[in-house]
Amino acid sequence: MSLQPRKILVTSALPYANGPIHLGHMLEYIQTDIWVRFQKMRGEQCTYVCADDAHGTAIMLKAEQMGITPEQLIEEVNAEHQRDFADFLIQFDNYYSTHSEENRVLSEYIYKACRDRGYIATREITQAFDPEKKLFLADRFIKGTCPRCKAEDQYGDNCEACGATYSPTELINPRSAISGATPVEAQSTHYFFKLPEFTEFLKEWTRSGTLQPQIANKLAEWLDAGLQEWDISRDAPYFGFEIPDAPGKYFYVWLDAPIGYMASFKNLCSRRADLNFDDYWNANSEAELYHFIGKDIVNFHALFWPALLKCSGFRTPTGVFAHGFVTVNGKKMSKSRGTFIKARTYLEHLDPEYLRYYFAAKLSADVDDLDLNLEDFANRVNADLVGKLVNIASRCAGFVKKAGGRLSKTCAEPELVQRFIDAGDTIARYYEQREFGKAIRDIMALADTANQYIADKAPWKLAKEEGREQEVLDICSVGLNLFRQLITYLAPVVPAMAQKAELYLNVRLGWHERTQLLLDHEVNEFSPLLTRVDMKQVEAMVEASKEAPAAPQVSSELSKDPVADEIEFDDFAKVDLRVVRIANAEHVEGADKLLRLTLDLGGETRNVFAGIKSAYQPEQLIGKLTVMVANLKPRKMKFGVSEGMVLAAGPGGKDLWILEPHEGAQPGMRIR
RNA sequence: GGCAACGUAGCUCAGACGGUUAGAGCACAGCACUCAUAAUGCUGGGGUCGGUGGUUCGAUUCCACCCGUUGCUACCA
Repeated sequence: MSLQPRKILVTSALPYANGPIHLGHMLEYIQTDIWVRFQKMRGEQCTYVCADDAHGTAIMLKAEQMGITPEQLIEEVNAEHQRDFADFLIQFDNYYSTHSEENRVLSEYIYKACRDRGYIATREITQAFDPEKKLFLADRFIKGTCPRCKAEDQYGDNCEACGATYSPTELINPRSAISGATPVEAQSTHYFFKLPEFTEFLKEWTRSGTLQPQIANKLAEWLDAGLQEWDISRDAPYFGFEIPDAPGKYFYVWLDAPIGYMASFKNLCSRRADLNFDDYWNANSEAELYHFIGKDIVNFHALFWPALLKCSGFRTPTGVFAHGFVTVNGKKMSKSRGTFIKARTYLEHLDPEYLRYYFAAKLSADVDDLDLNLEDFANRVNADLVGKLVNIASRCAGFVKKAGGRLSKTCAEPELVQRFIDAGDTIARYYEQREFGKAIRDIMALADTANQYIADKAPWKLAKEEGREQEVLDICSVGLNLFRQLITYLAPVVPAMAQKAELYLNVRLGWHERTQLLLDHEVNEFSPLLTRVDMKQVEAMVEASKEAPAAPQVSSELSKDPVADEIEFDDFAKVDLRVVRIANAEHVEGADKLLRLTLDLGGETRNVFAGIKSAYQPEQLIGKLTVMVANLKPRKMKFGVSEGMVLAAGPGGKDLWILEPHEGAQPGMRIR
């Protein structure tokens, strides 16, 4: 044990405050929470802060859509997020919001520090602008047809169908995803952070052990290609902080988001006498600072963020740890497959510790994606946690109770127990390195050893023999001491289960305290520590997560021309529709759009002018059956009287299609 | 398109600074046991380590290319 506890500040990425937490998010919070609980259990001064990321265009629009203010929206979402996290046993020391006074003050401070040192530039940029909403449009808010593969409804930066990347100006038929208006180009002054000035600093920083090598490789791409100045301003209207010396300009959400880490900590310091903000954030701070993030946001955390901190005179992170994405059954989470599982939906069906364990068992310090295979999940949790681990306590508890509920005065297998205690050092190293999977493997191997020991000693046989009660108690006392070691090692992963074990074992579980064996020690009544996962619960969760495929897009025919007002049956009955044969079709001299049709109703013929010249040649139509409105009042036209109408669909021009009845219909038949 | 990471038994994953028969858990089969939430113990079958080519005495491990998956590509967060 170190004499002076380490001072460690840990963060998870800030979830965006416009939607619910899902299992993809949970990987990160579970990973971080396990690491933090481990540190706390070891007696370090470890502080875990987080917050909602509450700014940006998306939140402004979402609030508007819901008819509430952004402040109301982020407050509701914040409460929902905190409930989800609490129920997953994520133990934040503080959970705050980037829309806070502390964050405003810090953001302004950092901005001013950078500006005063000459690291802020301004220049005019040209950007797409929504003339209806009076809003500058990020690439993401422009949609149109992909210039390469012609897929419709693609975003302004890349095509999800063919993977092409382009600029929004290259889109065919670009339109604002917000109003549908055609974007125009507009000029605006933007504020930039002079990131290139920090190239040398970042080249060294990214290779100084702060990052995983895979991540440093990825960032080398940016560094080698040459950094660009980072655009940190956005124009009004925007939900965020106004830039102090620039009315109508706001800090881009990614500027104040990481500062939100500091703000959340600052907010906590105001309530905690043992924490001092400057101790953790001063340039010469000796405290450790770690950010746990997803692999998709490394540039913000490992380039922009350290440069900003460096520039404004704060310390930089000790480490930025990226993890991969969660897939479900080997595929990306999908709403239609029911694998886009919200944290709340999971909680309604399953115990959070199942997932905490499963994630832990599969986590490493690498950035690989992690697959939540639901069948493997159920098997693994049942086999490891219930079958192996809890089973040790469960199979010993009965014998110990019969013997009076008090463990043996001496340890019958000191070497075995010592082996378990010693294994804790390796396991601690794995936890520290975020190699949770390796830690779990070691723990489960020990659980196997414990079960083997009990099977080998077979106390149930001795129990049937007269006068061997002490031996039985000795064996089971060893079993429970082994169990105590295992549940101690697993406590950061399954804190609720560990708490129940504490209750049964009648001892406080601690990493250092574990070396003190439980001898001549009274235990309490045993009750099941964890129940098995039932695959039916998993299936119910998937079923509850299924969502119907996305509603028809904005561009659908129906949305362009919605269904007309309801009518009575009598209104419909007034319209006399008849099957007719096109007896003749011909061009009309002098008419641009009309064809003259002679329609045979089966005994009667009609002369009808139809505006379909742009789509049909007369000879294509002769002899075909179609449908006409037979009782339409005749209308005098330039070229003669039209005695009815044929039915056709389509926007016009070449895109026009007349109706044709199925085979068998005869001219003159009425359509009902 | 470019770049980065990854691709090992039915499933989920270890591992190999290149070197005798490539490991674990789950699943599966057989046996044993019955203390335990049908839990546990023992035994066993199962892999041309994504593909092709190269370096080497020797490659699944190194290199090149290809295929597949995921991510990034700076004014979505």
